[in-house]
Amino acid sequence: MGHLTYFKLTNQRAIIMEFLKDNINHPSVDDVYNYVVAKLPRTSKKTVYANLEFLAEKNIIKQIEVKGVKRYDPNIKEHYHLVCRSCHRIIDLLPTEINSKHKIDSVTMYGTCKNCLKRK
Amino acid sequence: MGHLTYFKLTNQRAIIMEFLKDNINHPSVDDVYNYVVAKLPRTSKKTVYANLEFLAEKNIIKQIEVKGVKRYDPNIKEHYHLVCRSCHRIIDLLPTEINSKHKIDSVTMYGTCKNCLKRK
DNA sequence: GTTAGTTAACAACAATTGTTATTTAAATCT
DNA sequence: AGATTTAAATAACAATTGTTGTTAACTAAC
Repeated sequence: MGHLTYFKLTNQRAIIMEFLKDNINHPSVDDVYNYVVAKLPRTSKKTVYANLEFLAEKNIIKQIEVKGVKRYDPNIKEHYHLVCRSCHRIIDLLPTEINSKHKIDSVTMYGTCKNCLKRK
Repeated sequence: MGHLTYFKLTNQRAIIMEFLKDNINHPSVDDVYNYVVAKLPRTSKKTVYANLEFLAEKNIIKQIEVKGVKRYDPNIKEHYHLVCRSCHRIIDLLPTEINSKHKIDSVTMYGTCKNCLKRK
């Protein structure tokens, strides 16, 4: 009876992690689900949600949100995302590339504001 | 019979615009709806959606999206938004303020990528 | 073998979009 | 000016989509 929390490497989880590894397409839950269900047909979508949330919480992947849809990125190094309104791709941008030739019309950042930082 | 499109200043639309004017709270559709329905009780939520979309399309307001929920900003001057994960406020940041004392963990930009710009 | 973590199979929810008949603001015609 | 016309806008739904909640059954690791 371990007192430390651990996590189990279930088949579903292994497949999800395999799919995400080196995936630069910022897949949605459905993208992941479609891949998993092809290999393990009885997988439920809730399981995929749970695993992606779990992995994001453990900082193994990053969760982003594009047009109300959650997407996941195995690249946890600092970088920005540009969502193209024309081709709908999600393009990774390094902080140094912020002044590239793309046309930006909206920037949303997530984090902790300085007021809340102070309060801790 | 006018050949140019025009737009009608309906009661609903006037109330919505009045609510948005100088509103710095980035209200959601529900925020707007609650205000409108208090003054015009039979207003449907679809009308609010339609008007906010209309105003955003005409560049009278800006639409942003936070955690899957649309929000609206009457300030159309260039500025960024910081969503605080702790106090949940949406804080306006001028481009010059980007290196302020907030802790940023995610940046998403919307726009048109350079490839799509070229193609036009 | 035991147990805590995980899963499947639902139901439920919240935000948004679709449909269509009715209403209305504004342009045009007296 | 007031009446007529018409395209835009609205109300009242239904429907859809992405997501979360519940619980009993299952399973990987101890």
